[in-house]
Parts: sequence; structure tokens; C-alpha cells
Amino acid sequence: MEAKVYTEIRALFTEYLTEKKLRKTEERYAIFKEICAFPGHFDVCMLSDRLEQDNFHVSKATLYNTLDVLVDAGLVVRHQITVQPVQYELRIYADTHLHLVCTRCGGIRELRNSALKADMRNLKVSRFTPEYYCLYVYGLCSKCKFKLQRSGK
Amino acid sequence: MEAKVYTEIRALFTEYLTEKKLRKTEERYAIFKEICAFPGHFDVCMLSDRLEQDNFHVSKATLYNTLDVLVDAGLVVRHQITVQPVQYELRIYADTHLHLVCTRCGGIRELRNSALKADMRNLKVSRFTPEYYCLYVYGLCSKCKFKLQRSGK
DNA sequence: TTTACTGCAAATATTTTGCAATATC
DNA sequence: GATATTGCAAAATATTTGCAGTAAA
Repeated sequence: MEAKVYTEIRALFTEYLTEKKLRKTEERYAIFKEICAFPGHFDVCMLSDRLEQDNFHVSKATLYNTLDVLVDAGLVVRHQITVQPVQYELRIYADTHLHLVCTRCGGIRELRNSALKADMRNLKVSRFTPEYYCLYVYGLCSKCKFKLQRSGK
Repeated sequence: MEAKVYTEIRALFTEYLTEKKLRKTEERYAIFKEICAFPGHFDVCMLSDRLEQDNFHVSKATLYNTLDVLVDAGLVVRHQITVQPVQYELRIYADTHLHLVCTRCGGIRELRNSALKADMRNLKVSRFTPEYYCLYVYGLCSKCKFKLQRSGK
């Protein structure tokens, strides 16, 4: 991620914490920084591993707490694509692509589609204030389709 | 659900079981029938409760197994909107609406949008065979927006 | 007759919670 | 100094698995 973008969204995080009178702890910023280092999806386990690698230990309780705060702040998106674990992604990434989910192997491919994004922006709904969108397209990836054809099922 | 529609999708289920050489058990059809009685989303617990009410006991293992079969058959859609439990819905319903998910209270409202459906039908993706899609619009429902405004947060 | 399917119970995995200690404001 | 936040461990919850018995093909 560009340093400029990182600085911008970090400022949004600080702004949110101030506004909600939440504390600016070292743990929260360390977790936030690590999240920004992921190029795409991640789960709690991956996040925890990365933090341990950097010798910054945080408890599971704090991880979940911080993720809740970031989701509430609108900076991180929660994806429940596979049953478990829940996957997360930076909102600035999620907004620009849709997700192709293979119903056979569970693999997820991201697809940029700015036209669709524009369509979504124009969506008007009564008694509801849209914040962001997630479009999941379920189907067969090419590998699984090939396997199914070969097995004749 | 209309009797005609029920008969049609039940036939599709039978066709799928035959094609995959899976067995046509009483449990599978009882579960399928109960699913068709739900007007919208349901989870494993709700499904189990309804079956018990009708004095048809099935084990959790069978419930999960049958749901997997129905999802594989493309007759039921799996929604992972809340962390747990996983929610399901008949595919014929899911295709015709998008989901408005409140980020505050978790409430889900369904919105019919046939224009969007047409857009999705036209979606072409390389090395991927789309089967169905789910569009989740996250945001604030009117109740939560009102509460937030009153609390001044 | 073969073996896929079922029920039950135990195992697994993730997320949540309670509480004492700590650090932010 | 008040209290939000943290870490740890235990609890809660959903889903999966192993295995013996049952029933569909």
C-alpha cells in the first residue's frame, strides 16, 4: 500500500477513535498497521500469526475487539464467505471488486469491475442508508469445472 | 409457496439425486419439504425446530448433510451474513432480491430488484462459470439511524 | 447383498465472556 | 484517579467426525 494512502486511512481511524471517545492504544494501531500490510483477504489466525512474527503479541480478545471497532468505523469489511473462519478485508479494496466464489473448492477470486461499482453507487433505497456493497458471484472455477467434466459427474 | 412451484423444484431435487446416484431417503424429502415452507431465510436451528414440531426427528448430522446436498444441487443458497449460525434460503427466492444488512443491529431486509438481476445475467467472466450471485448492501436501517442521531454519536 | 445414509455422541474450531491487571485520558 | 482496554483462561456455540446400526438400490 502507498504510504500516502496508509497515512490517510490511519488518520480516519484516529478520527473515529476520538469521535467515539475510544482509547488510542498501542495494540489497536499495531493491529491496524498489520492489516494494511495484507494485499487482500485475511482472517484472525493470519493476523495473529503476522503479529507474532513481528514480536507483537496481542490476545485473541483484543484482536476481535479491534476488528469490531474497525468494522464499525467502516474501514474494514467482514466477509462470511466460508463457514469459518470469518474473513476480513480493507474497505478501500473491497469497494473496487466483486468476489468470485467457487462452490466446489471454496476458492475466492477477486475481479475488478468499476462499471458495477458505479451502478451500485446509484442505488437508492427507501428507509436505508447504504454504506458499502459486497457482490458474491458463486459458480465453478475453471479447475473444478475441468475436474467435474473428467469425472463425468 | 404455490403447489406447482413446489412440485417443480421437488422434481429437480429428485433429478439431482438420481443423477449423482444419491439415495432418496425419507429424511431428505422431509427436510426439503420443511425448507419449502419457509418464506425466507432460516438456519439449522429453525429448521430442526420445525421438524420436531411436525414430529419428524432428524439428527444434526443428517440436517447438515442434506443442506450440503441441496446447496450442491443449486436449490438452496448459503448466506454467511451474521458470523453464526449460517443462514440458508431457497435459491428461487435468493435470485430475485438483494439483501440490505444493517451494520448496527444485524437486521436483514430483502429488496426485489429485477433490473439488477438482468445486469447480473449479462455478467461474463473468463475462467469462471457463474451459477448464482448474492448482493449484500451494508448500511444503516432507518431505526438504527434514528437511534444514532438521537444519541448524538 | 452392497454400501450409502442415519443417529448419537464426542471432537473440533471459532468466537465470546468474566475478571483481575494495566494503561489511557 | 476513573475507567476503558488488555490478557488469559474458561465458556459458549456451531459444525464436523467416527462408528455402529439401518435402509435404499
